[in-house]
Amino acid sequence: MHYWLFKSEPEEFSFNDLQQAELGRTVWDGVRNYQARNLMRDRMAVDDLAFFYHSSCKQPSIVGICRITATQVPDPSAFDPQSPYFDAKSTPDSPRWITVELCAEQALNNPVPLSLIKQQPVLNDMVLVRNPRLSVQPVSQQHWQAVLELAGR
DNA sequence: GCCAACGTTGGC
DNA sequence: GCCAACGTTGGC
Repeated sequence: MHYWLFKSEPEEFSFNDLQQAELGRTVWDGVRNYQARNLMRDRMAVDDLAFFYHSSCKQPSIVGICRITATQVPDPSAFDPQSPYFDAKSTPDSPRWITVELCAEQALNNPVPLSLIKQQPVLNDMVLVRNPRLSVQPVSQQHWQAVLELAGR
């Protein structure tokens, strides 16, 4: 069992959008970073839990919890010439971009802002603090629990 | 809007 | 394979 963090700009795709999605699930498409892809492809398992983080907004925050519902999913957007994420080098026979499907588990009653995370010495070595640009991140169990406590659970 | 950090590209 | 140049990300 591992913990993760997915970043998204709420204007593009918010946690609420995930909750509203069909079956509350979505294929996490559009990731075009190898570090992030490798985590999804090589490390994630069904039923792993993940934080959902809103970036590039007024108060960047962890806003919800989601769960991995499927792994080893070829990213369909890479095959779509109309998609901004199209990649001619990724084919159905040899997909370059492998992702996961995830579902909304629950929204946090008290979202945890990045500014608060940065005030916690225990959380100073979260990837979110160290490398905020990585769009899919591992979260240690210790960090997972510390964030949940900040969220009031 | 600024700017630092990071990732990717491409010439050599 | 190195590294400079460039583009992107994302907090502030």
